[in-house]
Amino acid sequence: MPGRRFSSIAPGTPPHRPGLAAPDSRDHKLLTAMRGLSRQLARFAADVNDQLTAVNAKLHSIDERMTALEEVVNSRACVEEKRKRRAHNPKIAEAVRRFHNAKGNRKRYNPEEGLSSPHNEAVTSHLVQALAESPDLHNVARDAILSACKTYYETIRRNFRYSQPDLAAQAEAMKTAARSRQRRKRLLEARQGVLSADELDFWRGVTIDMMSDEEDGAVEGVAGWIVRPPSFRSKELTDLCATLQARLEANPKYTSTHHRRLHIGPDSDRNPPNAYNPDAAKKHFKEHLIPQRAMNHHNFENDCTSYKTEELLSSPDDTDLSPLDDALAESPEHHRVDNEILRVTVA
DNA sequence: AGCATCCACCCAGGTGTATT
DNA sequence: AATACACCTGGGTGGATGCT
Repeated sequence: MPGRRFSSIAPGTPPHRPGLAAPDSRDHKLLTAMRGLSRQLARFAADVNDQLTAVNAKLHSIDERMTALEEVVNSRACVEEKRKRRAHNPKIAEAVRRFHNAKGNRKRYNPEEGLSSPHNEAVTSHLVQALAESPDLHNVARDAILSACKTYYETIRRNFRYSQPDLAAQAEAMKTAARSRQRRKRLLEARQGVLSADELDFWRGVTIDMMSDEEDGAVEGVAGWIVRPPSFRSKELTDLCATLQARLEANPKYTSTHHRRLHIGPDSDRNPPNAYNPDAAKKHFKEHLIPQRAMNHHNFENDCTSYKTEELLSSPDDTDLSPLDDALAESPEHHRVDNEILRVTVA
C-alpha cells in the first residue's frame, strides 16, 4: 500500500522497564497502544476493501471489454468463413450492373431463358469483353467478371420469377419474413442499449430469435404493432425484456420515434432456433424447449437459423386472419408480452 | 434527426441433373 | 461414384424514401 505508514506505537508486548511506571500506568499505556493498533487495523482493512473493490471493478470492466472484443473478432471470422466460397467484390458487381442497364447497352439478359441459352451466353460474353477492357477493371481477372455477370443474371432471373403470379404469395412471405427479422433485430439492439451492469451476465448470448415478433395491426382504429413473444422464451428472460422495454419507453424520445406496441398477441408460432449457446440456453429457454444443438463460438452471436422458412411455411388459412384478429381471438390468459404495457398514443 | 420500411442487390449454400 | 454445373433459396447489407 503506497505511502501508508504506521505510527511509532508498535504492536506487541511493551518492554518491561521495572520502576519507571506503576502497574496502573503500564496498563493504561498498553490499552492506549492496543486502541491505536485496533484503529490502524480497522483503517487498514477499510483500505484493503476499497482497493479490492477498485480492482474488482477494473477486472469487471476489462472482462466486459474483452468479451465485446471477442464478439467483434468472432463475428468477423464468421463472416469471412461464410464468404469464402465466393469473393465479395462490390466494385465488379456494380460495374456489371451499371453496364448492363446503361441506356446504350442493347444486349441484356433475358430472364425467361437459362444462363446458358444462346442469347444469354452472348450477353455474358459481351459484358465480360466490355468490362475487361474498361480502365476501371483492367487489373481484374476475367473469371471474376464472368462470376459477377452470372450473379447479376441470377438477380434478374429471381426478380422475374417473383413477378410471376404463381410466386407472388411466396415473394410476399419473404418480404414479411425479412421485415419481421429486421424488427426483432432493432428490438434486440434497443434493449441492449439500456442494459445495466448487473443484467449483462444474464443477457449475454441473447439472439434476435429471442425477441418478440411485432406484427402490424390496429386497435380501435389506432395502427401499431401487435406483440407476439416467442413461445420458447423463459420467464426470467421475458421478465428482463419487460424491464428493459419499460426502461426504453420511459424515455419520451423513444416513445415518440418508435411504433406503438398496441396489444398483447398470442405467443409467436416461430419455432425455437436449431442451435444456441448451451449455457445461455439454460437461462433463456423454457426447460423443455432448449435447443439440442450447441451453437459454436464463432456463430454464437449472429446465427439465427430458426428464422429460415418459418414464415413461409404458414398455412394459407393463416394468412386470411389478420394479426389483430389473431390477437383478439386469443384468450386473455395467453396474452403475455414483453412489458404488459398497452400503449395507445394517438398521433 | 432518427426511425421504419421498402427495395435492389450480393452471395453462401443447398439441391437436382448431366457428364465422365 | 465423382464431378461439374445450373438453378433456387434466403440471410445480410446499404441506399432511398416517407413518417413522426
